[in-house]
Amino acid sequence: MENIKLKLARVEKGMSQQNLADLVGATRQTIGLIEKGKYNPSLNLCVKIAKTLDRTLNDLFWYEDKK
Amino acid sequence: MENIKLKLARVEKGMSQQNLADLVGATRQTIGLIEKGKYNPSLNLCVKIAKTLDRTLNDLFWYEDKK
DNA sequence: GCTATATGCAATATATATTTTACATATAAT
DNA sequence: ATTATATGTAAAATATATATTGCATATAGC
Repeated sequence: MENIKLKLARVEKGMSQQNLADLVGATRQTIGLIEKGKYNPSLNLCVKIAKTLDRTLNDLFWYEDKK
Repeated sequence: MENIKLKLARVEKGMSQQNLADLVGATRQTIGLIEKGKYNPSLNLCVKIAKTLDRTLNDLFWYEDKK
């Protein structure tokens, strides 16, 4: 499923996928695929993304109803 | 650095590394290395571990002072 | 002493995240 | 019409997470 929380947080910051990718040291493809829910990113990357967007892991990657 | 929060949460549940590994579908080596801070685990594995230990991502994998 | 459990460590193999490169479409501005 | 930005997608290459197997030590109980 798509990671809508990540996409929203990025857009709220006025960043493009490329902007975020540059800041966290990844590629825009990686960011795009994470937002699309087609990647299972590493913890380190998740942490970098969260810090860059001034959010926490829970804010962006935690879903209460997840099995 | 070691992930002391994960280790504590596991021990508090009375689980061995092997127990936790079985419950999340990983090996005890993987759990041990994550606790030792020598692995950069995938988000999915982090989520499974957190759910199994009745914690959240932030509880086990988020450090406020992390860069 | 012996056995079982828990953990650490290392080498090799496998699965998969991520990069690289490329091409595509849509939109906005000039 | 053209240029630039933003995004989606895909194939191949590379990096790395994870599994597998094996051996080691320490501890607790019998």
